[in-house]
Amino acid sequence: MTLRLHNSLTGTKDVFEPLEDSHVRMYTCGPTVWNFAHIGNLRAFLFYDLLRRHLQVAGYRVTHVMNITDIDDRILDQAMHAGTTIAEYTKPYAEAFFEDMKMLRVRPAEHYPRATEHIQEMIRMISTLLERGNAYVADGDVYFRIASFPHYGELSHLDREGLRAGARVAADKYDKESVSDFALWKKAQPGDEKIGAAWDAPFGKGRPGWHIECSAMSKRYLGDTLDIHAGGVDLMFPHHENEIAQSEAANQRQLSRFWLHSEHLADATGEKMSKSAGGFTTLRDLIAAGHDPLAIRLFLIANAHYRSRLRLSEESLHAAGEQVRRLQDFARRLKLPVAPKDGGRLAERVAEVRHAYREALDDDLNLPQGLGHVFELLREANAALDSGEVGEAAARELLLLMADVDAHADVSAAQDTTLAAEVEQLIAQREAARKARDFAAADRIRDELRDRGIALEDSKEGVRWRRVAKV
RNA sequence: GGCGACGUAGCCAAGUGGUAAGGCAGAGGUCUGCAAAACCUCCAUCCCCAGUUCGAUUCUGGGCGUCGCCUCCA
Repeated sequence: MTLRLHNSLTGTKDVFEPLEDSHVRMYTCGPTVWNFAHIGNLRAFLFYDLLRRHLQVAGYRVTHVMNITDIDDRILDQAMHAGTTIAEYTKPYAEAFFEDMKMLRVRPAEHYPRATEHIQEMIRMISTLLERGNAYVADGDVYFRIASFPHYGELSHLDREGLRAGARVAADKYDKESVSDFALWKKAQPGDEKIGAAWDAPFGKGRPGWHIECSAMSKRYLGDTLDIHAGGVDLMFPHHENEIAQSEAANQRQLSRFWLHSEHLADATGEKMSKSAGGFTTLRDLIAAGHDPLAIRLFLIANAHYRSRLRLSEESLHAAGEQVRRLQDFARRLKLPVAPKDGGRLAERVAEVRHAYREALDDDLNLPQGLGHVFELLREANAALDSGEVGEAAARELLLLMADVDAHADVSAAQDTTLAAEVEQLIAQREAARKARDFAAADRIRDELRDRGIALEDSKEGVRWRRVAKV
């Protein structure tokens, strides 16, 4: 089993091996907590989760660091308007982020460093860059001197000429040597201190630029060279390019061996969802609209490969919801008593599918393909269950397969097993009515439960129920 | 203008130089008191044109279309 990952640095799928045996150090760009995360943001975070989970499946210990950006221009503006401090302003959004992660069953990272708690590390790195001549002070701001870093642009494959042609005119506001030089430190403006957004530094009171936090915090928690750095495609330039320039100029070491980028989520019109363009959807919106968080989870990680654009639609969310239901129903069937012995060669087939599933995931995390194999087998296995041909050996293999799937998808584990006593009573009443062949009464009870969001299914093994969307 | 990606059934989507996984939706059927679930059957020649090849959806070139990045951005 060889894990291959698409590396933006080389533009190809490369065999992944960590620097340190069996231990992966991974840094992923987290949320800027100036607002609720929209589900395009969440797609990226779920991509990190898929990556992390698969690295663990592949046998690695993972140290995952995900930053919380709690200072940037938008936060400053908002806090200023709200008449509060940036710490107070960002608090509820940071909390909402963790709630979202929990609802979507994202496995927590080892560290969630916040930018405002690592100002000293940033100041140290900026000082190093100044000493080395990679940075300069201009009117209280500190800029990175791109001319001092010949490799600039190699990740995003943008050359200096292209940058110059595309650069917006910023010279009116800043006193930079070159228009593409970027800020490491921004001089404090009136009012910044009052909202808790100004820090003392050898080069003057101010606040960090956007990019330096990732360089400083990844070094602090993971060292000079990471195995993997991941983010959304829109971060490739300038953010990741700038991180590379800062870190490699300061540390004289490669920042990351693998760079992974996830594609955008598009809205219903097919265009990238973005906060500034207005009209974005949050997890809360989708849940309020009746979507199961697990359906949203599966949609985001499995409806399309992570490097393909994904379009948000009711239909796709519904399809994902049906897939979740099928996986859950199947997992539940497996818990029932099995047949005395196996018929056919199902156990072998399951072993084949387990292998194919693993290979798909090893091939740059191709979960959509892996699940394709699984659903194909699900049909065969359900048929075998229907005809009582699933014995212990096949059932054992099937449970292993479902565990394989849950290692990534994590949607099939039965949830919500407690029923209110009243509902249990209604089910019992209906059973009594059915025995007495009073089907009118039985159907009345079933309809009533359906209205309350509980669907009943009569099977050979007894009555099953599950939660469904209320009508 | 520069760089790049994509275009597969009603919708979503995987994929390969040798006649297209899977899911949703739809139609018919088995089972069921009825339903639901499950299962069975049906439903595509892969944007267009040219080229390479014994053979291309898969490679090359051109065209059309959609989208992304070019310092707010997951």
